[in-house]
Amino acid sequence: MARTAGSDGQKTEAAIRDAALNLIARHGYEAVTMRQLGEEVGVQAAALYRYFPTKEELLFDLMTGHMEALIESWEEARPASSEPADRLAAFVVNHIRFHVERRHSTHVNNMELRSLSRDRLSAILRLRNRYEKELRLILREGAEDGSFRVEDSALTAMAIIQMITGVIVWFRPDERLSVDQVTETYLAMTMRLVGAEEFEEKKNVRAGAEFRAW
Amino acid sequence: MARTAGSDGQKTEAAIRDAALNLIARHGYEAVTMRQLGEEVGVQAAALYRYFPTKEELLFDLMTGHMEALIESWEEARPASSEPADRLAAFVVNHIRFHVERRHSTHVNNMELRSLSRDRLSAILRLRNRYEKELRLILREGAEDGSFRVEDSALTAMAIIQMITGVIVWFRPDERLSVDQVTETYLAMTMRLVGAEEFEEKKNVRAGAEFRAW
DNA sequence: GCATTAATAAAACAAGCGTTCATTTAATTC
DNA sequence: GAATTAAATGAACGCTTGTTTTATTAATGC
Repeated sequence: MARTAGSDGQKTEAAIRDAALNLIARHGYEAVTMRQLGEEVGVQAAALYRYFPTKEELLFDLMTGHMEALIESWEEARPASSEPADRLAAFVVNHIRFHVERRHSTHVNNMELRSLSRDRLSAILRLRNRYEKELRLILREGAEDGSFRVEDSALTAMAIIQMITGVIVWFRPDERLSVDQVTETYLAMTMRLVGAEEFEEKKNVRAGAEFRAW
Repeated sequence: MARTAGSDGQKTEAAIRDAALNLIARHGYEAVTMRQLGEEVGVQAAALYRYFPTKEELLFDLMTGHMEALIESWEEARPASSEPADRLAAFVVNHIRFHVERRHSTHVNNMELRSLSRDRLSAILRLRNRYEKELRLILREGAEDGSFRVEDSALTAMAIIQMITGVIVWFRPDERLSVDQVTETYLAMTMRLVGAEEFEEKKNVRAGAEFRAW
């Protein structure tokens, strides 16, 4: 046998990415074999090499795609407001939504940096830094204009990112907590963490009695 | 050759644990080979099997050791005070100190859960839960007696743990930030996060002018 | 100082790894 | 409808993996 009926390169490539994210997120990059990945896609291992030259290149492709999508998602979500509190709120909400929607991809990006070669690693770190810079800027400006209380904007940025990315480690939407509820709570915690004390009350005024402490 | 001059089982075993933590933290469990580990210890790969029956058992031993040491460290650090704010502060300080002192061990415990078999995994998760329960209790009691503002104690516990464990991902003591400074800042952020507003002022009163916003 | 035990080396095991290659079949083009 | 291109197969390559076996040496107990 060789080419199979109904086969389509574009679909296969997408299926490879999808299966790779699933498998790597669950078992780790090193533990996933090309044969295993091929089986998940429904293809021989050799066929994978039509689409990705090496296993590591596939990993790099997945991670780059994730970071670029994250940056793009923030560029679209970034609010018109110049108020630090509004911008921070938008950042947190967008970040959580993005990562909850892409658990596998996020796991891969957080866990598999060490499997990249030096050059590819620093390419990913550059993208990361570009994203994190956005948060540091918000924090710095909020600290300067007095709306936030922040000891060290770089440190606080890391703390916030760890906290809000950590959602995907434990959270699964269930009967007790929905994505919106979790997002709302993380937002409130973040605002208190940076000492933006009036934020919630102002929001409550705007939104009427909609906010409830469940 | 066979037994080498000056060889000592206890020293070898400790050296294996040490080398394994280092290698696994840096390259990941799957990527580390028994031959590589043997070389790091200064011993043939086969000699490792005198001390650990399988590679996975070695991993499990490392992870169990880490969790038991963490639980023990908290039992010793737990303060006499019944004030939720004091207990939370002690928890955060102890947690950060412990994890900064054991970066490698922490990395292994955070990253390699997926390499454990079902039974061994749930044994580690039981230890984890025992530890996290301590934080949840502090938060619940603080929320009940009005000293904290916490929307959901389980969720907040996870958020805090993600945040304060995340220190080890980015932090290296340097000329800009010392361990104590970082700990102090994380503590302040945690206290604001749970809405323990008076904590810092009270502490300042106790400690005089020692606290400074650097 | 002899027997025993602990610690290791060295070699071998079967299985599995990422990757390459020649080939075959399906779809597309003209 | 023949020629071309795209997509995939199946076998093989050389190497590495975790682990086992066997043999040998050093330390220990009496």
